[in-house]
Amino acid sequence: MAKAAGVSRQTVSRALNDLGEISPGTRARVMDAVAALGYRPNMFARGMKTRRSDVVGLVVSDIANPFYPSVARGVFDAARERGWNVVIYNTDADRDREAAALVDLVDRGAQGAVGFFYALPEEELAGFAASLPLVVADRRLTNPALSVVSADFVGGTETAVDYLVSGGHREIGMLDSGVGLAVDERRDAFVEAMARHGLDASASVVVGSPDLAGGAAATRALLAERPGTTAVFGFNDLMALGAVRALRELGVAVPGGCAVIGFDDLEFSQYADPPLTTIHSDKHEHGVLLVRTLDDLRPDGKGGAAAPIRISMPVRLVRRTSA
Amino acid sequence: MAKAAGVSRQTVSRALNDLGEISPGTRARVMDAVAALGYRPNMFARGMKTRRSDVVGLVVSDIANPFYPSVARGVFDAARERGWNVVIYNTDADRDREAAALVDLVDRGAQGAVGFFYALPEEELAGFAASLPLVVADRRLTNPALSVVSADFVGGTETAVDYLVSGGHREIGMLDSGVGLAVDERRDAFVEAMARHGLDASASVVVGSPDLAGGAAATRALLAERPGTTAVFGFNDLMALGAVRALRELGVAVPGGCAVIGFDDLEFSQYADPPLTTIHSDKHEHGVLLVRTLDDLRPDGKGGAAAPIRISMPVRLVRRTSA
DNA sequence: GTGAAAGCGCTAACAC
DNA sequence: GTGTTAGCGCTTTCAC
Repeated sequence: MAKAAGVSRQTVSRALNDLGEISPGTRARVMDAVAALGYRPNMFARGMKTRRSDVVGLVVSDIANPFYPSVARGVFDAARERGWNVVIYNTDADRDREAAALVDLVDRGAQGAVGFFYALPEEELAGFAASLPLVVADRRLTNPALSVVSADFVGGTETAVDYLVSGGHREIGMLDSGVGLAVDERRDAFVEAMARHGLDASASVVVGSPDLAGGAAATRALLAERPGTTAVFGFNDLMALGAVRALRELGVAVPGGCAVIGFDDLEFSQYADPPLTTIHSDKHEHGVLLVRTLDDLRPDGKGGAAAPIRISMPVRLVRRTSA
Repeated sequence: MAKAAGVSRQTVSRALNDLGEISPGTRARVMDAVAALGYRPNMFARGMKTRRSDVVGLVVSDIANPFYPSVARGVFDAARERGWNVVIYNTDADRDREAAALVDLVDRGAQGAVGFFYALPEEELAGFAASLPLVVADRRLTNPALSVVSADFVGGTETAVDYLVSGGHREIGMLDSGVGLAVDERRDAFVEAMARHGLDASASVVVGSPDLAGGAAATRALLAERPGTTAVFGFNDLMALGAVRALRELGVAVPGGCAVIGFDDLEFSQYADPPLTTIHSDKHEHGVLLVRTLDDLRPDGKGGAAAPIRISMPVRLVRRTSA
């Protein structure tokens, strides 16, 4: 026991946990002893009483998709400021795994959970939000118990479509992500943006996995069905890059024969051939905001049932040469 | 208590932990009750006795560097097979943070730690290996208490140099990573490989941060010092890509004016302009092997002091058009 | 094959 | 401002 070293017993506890009722001198003495003996409080015993641990959960569908590491970096940086460790859950957008991640996090007494949930229905998420602070990323939610931090996909989609249309394109296709059930949000944004220009794009949306291969496959499907397509808008940069690849294999030049525009602006996209025109979002800031929003949830007691926080992060067009 | 549901008390414990001394019937009844009541064992209480938790730690220097997520994906997949969660530590190659990660992991009673340690000296790593199963990635280590799974950097470097030399290059520069203290390993491999061709490259190695910007900066420095350079070998694909960018800004064509070759073969590298010639390694498998090696460490009791495991993963040249 | 008792190392509540 | 007591929910002996 550190008791032997200093003088007291769980005065140590008082010192370590910064409870007011302790004299500066005693506290200093304890801290010295702690440092000298290399004492480490047992996190299990502590958790047993407090039912909390200094951990925050980050839920993503595929850590190998470079989009997520970028926001993860923001989550790490923000977590570090708070003295939290971060446990990451890779769900592959599977409903059970998304749920399992959340269950584990409440078991752990985590400080909160943030992440991308593509499969869990809104009501279930709301249920979890009652057990721990939860902030959902990139999803349109209506349940008042849920807080969200999303890139402005609707605005970004409008920007992309406007840009393409202003470039003379009318036969524009969209490569949508086929994972989870959140699909419609983005598809709707696209169809809507097209409708503003008097264009009916409801039949020009084709889905695929949100990665390079999925983008390529979706592009082939799109062109087979609508050979007149002169521009494609990707759900993300990965799909857009896959489109470029597929287009070339089909013998169509980019952007000459068909323009391509992405979403996210991965660091790499500017190095692509051709450099990808895309909708930029600040991924690091997204991660930071996700955990910062956790702070705002806490004071209320539980999951912010009172006033859900809904943050929309601005995005902007980055013109390069693919469109 | 689940006791009320079933019949007994910590017969529940026996059932849950699969201890032999229990009748199949009782066990089934308990499991049913557990499922019905949605009972979740308290991990803190359990950890208090066992001093273990089903967690594995992954230590990386920068999760936003796309190399790490690729191996992380392998770590996740392997961890999932074992029912482990993974907590990731982002160290920025800082010695204290590398140590803090390991300290936290032993506090947590983690099943093990794997990762990239660039700053912690070998002896300190060995110290930690006595407290938990530890597998170090991509580093040449001599301490018998330490196990390692590394991509074959020496072999890959030879391959790259041989390839460049066979292409007629003699003035070859290397862009080395400036993080951590493991620098010399790779630099040495390069100088050595060059020496085999009778080339003295000791003055052609320039360091930078192991990312796009670092590669660009290092390249500018290299060319300023050795204008005759006709080929550069990057520590990783990121630096190589940065080199391509810098070269172009300097008005030198790639590979016409200067060839570039990378290391790792990130998924993106084939989409780069020009597609990057590089040394390929199986990053997913690297992650899988890292945690699999943890299994091999466990039986021995502690950190495998008896027989250190040293795995070298094969790499191969992928010819594209940058070199 | 199953129950009973002890104790892991903390923090909270209360006495001093 | 500091010491004492109790108990968090498990797993581990040890009886039976």
